[in-house]
Formats: sequence, structure tokens, C-alpha cells
Amino acid sequence: MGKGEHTRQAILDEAFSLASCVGVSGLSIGILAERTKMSKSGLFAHFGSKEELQLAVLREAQQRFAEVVLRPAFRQPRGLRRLRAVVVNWLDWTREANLPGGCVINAAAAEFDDQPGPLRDEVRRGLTALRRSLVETVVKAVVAGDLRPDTDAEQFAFEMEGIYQVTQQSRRLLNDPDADRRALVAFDRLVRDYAVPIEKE
Amino acid sequence: MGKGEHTRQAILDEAFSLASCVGVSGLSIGILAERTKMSKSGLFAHFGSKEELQLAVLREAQQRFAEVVLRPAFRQPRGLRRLRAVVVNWLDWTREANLPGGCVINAAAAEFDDQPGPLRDEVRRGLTALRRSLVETVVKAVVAGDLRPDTDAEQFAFEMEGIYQVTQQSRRLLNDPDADRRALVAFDRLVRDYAVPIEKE
DNA sequence: GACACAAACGAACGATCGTTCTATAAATGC
DNA sequence: GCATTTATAGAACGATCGTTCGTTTGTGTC
Repeated sequence: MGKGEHTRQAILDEAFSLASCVGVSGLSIGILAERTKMSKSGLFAHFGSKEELQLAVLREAQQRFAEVVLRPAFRQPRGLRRLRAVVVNWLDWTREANLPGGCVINAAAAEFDDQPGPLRDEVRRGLTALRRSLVETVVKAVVAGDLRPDTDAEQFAFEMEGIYQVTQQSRRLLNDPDADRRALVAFDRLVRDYAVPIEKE
Repeated sequence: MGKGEHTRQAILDEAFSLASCVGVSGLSIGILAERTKMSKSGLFAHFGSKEELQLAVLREAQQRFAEVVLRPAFRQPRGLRRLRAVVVNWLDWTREANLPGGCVINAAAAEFDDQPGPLRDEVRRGLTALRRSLVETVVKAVVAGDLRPDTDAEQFAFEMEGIYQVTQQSRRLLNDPDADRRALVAFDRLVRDYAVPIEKE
């Protein structure tokens, strides 16, 4: 990795954790330059525009999410084991990644959901991909025989996302110490309702 | 209502729908003055500071939420009827209130969840009150005999909020036309799991 | 050591930000 | 209808915003 690439990554690291606190639209080149001990113009040159910097942060977030949440989970065997691994990693990922201020992507989703442009498009792309991964994981759990054949995988993924979101909010805003436990309770209920009934022996 | 109070409310209306699009922290006095055809200083005088304006918007949002969602639902008899009315009104409230850009409170929750200060406190207050209302409604459904006596009302409310949040995101960002239907499916599953079993006759 | 190229800097730009001040216009009370 | 309070306007402030420009520093190559 050349020197340019190296500092660019350093800037991105800082921007990533800063965006976690103030949001992607709250990013400021001046403050970012201060934190990285660079000049505004020197930092700016790496991206060409603020929007490009913001896009880079969003892409960085997606990449880290795939690495920290999805990849390890996909090392589990298909089925319920893997599905549960996704949930556990997911709930943990704001701690795992350097996200002092909560999930960047989810925050960005609320920021940009009605402001057309490249940023909204990027967020949308990321969340669509996530949804697809979830659905795929559920479908495989059905194929593996862990969930009932008539399981609505889209519905299942939809509800998983809901659990994640309310957990984040409860943890961060309401300081609810039971948030994670409640998330798992909700997930277990979800699984129970769609699980294949245990056969009597 | 004196003239001062009247224009203040007009400003607040505009700020409310603007914040729905750009977020509470994205509000700008200049733009707001432009939209209300006032001078910046004239508008400013009604609030004394930007933060006070933002707080007023958050309080306005809470008040409208209570009027549009909770109050009508509480005219239903206690129990499942009322609980369902809350859900239906809730899903509809961004259309009902003047919220072209989605729920202000939820967006603010993501914006301020790790930025200590009066704004975060206000959001927190609002969401805590909401959670309490939900729990109370669930408890009354238990007392009314619609839900099982061992129902964990906090858990129930927790999951309801999750359903709401993912529905908003699916609707606004992913343009999912099935979002509302999925929300009701999820809610029905929630009710079914906690409902008192139908007695055999 | 001369050269080419990339990386970072420093100064400045115009625009917008929230805020303050003073003065005028409008509404209110008697 | 006058006096007083209230509401709005206008101009300006310092700060910060993203961005541009020309220059300097650093790195690697023949």
C-alpha cells in the first residue's frame, strides 16, 4: 500500500468513528483535518469533494459490516446455527467495530431516507444487500430443515431488522440494560413460530 | 391567541415539516426564514436560540403524536381493540401528520443518541413516555383478559417498537410496498403468541 | 545529483451559519 | 388618539463551511 493509500485509510478510519457520533451528514472536513493533524486542503485532496468522502465512509461501513458480522457467521453450517450467529454478531457489531456512537448505516438511513442523491442511493444499496443476505440465510435454514417449509423468508428478515433497530435505540438512548436480552427473546420467539415442530418419538 | 403566538406557531409548523426532511439538527434559521417569508432576526426573536427552536420542534412532535396516535386509540375500549388501534394509527401517523420526510422523533433519536445535551434529553423523554404508554396499553389488555396473564408487557412494547421502526425504514428507504402488510403480520404473530388460548366449548 | 511525480500545506475565496444590535412598524391598552 | 409594549426588519459580526489555487515538501528513478 502506497503512502497515499495509507493516509487515505487513516482519514477514513477517523471519519468512520466520527460519523458514528455526529452522523454522516454531520461530518466536517475542518474537524476531520484537526483530528488527523492534517491541513484541510491536504485531506480534501484525497477525496475531491465532501460527498465523495461521505460515500467512502458509507462503503467502509458496509465492508466492515460484512467482515465483522456476515463473514464469521457464514463459517457456521447452514441453518439455524448460522442464523443465530448472524443475530449475535449483529447485536455485537457496534462494539466490535469502532462505533462509539452507534451504527453508521442505520443512522444514515434515517438521515438520507428522503434526500435524493448518491448518498441515499448508497445507503439503499447497502441495506438492500443486507436484506438479501438475511433472506438468503433464512431460506437456507428452511432448506436445511430447521424452519418450516412454508416460512416467509422476507417476513422473517423484516422482523429480524426490526429487532435490531429497536435494540440499538433501547441501548443507546434509553440505556436499557435488558435490550440485548429482549432482542434474543424476540428472536427466539421468531424462530419458535417458524421452527419445524419436534416430532414425537 | 395573540399575534406573536400565532406566527410562532406558523414558524413551528414549517420547522416541523422541514425537520421531517433534513432532520432536527439539519434545521437552519436562514432557510426557515426564507420559507416563512420572514427576516432571520425576526424569526430568531421568537426562540432566542437555535437550540430552543429545535427543542420546540421536538415538543411539537410529541404533542402531535399524542393527538394523532394515542388519543384516538384511547377512545377504544381497553384491551386488544385499543392495542390494535395504536398500531394502526402509529403506522399511519407520518401520513396523518405533516411529515413528508418521515418520523421526526425517530430520526432525532438516531441523530442525538450519543450527543449529550438538552436535545438528547428531550428525545429521551419523549421516547420514554411512548414506551410507557405502550406498556400501559399492553397491561390493560392483560387485565381485560385478552392477553395471557404471564405476558411480559415490556417485552411486548419492545417488539412493537421494532416493528414500527423497520416498517418506516422499509417504506421510506427500500420503497417496499409490502411494509405495512408485513408490520401487521408481525403484530398479529405477537398477539397470537401472547393471546389467551381460545377455550374449547 | 537531476528529474518527475505524488502528497501535503497555507492562504484565501465566497457562502452560509447562528447571533447581536439598533431602528422602524404594528399591535395593544387606556 | 395617544402611549406603550410587542413584533419584525435590516445590517453587520465573527465563525465555520466546502472548495480552489499556487507552492513546498517528500519519494522514488534514471
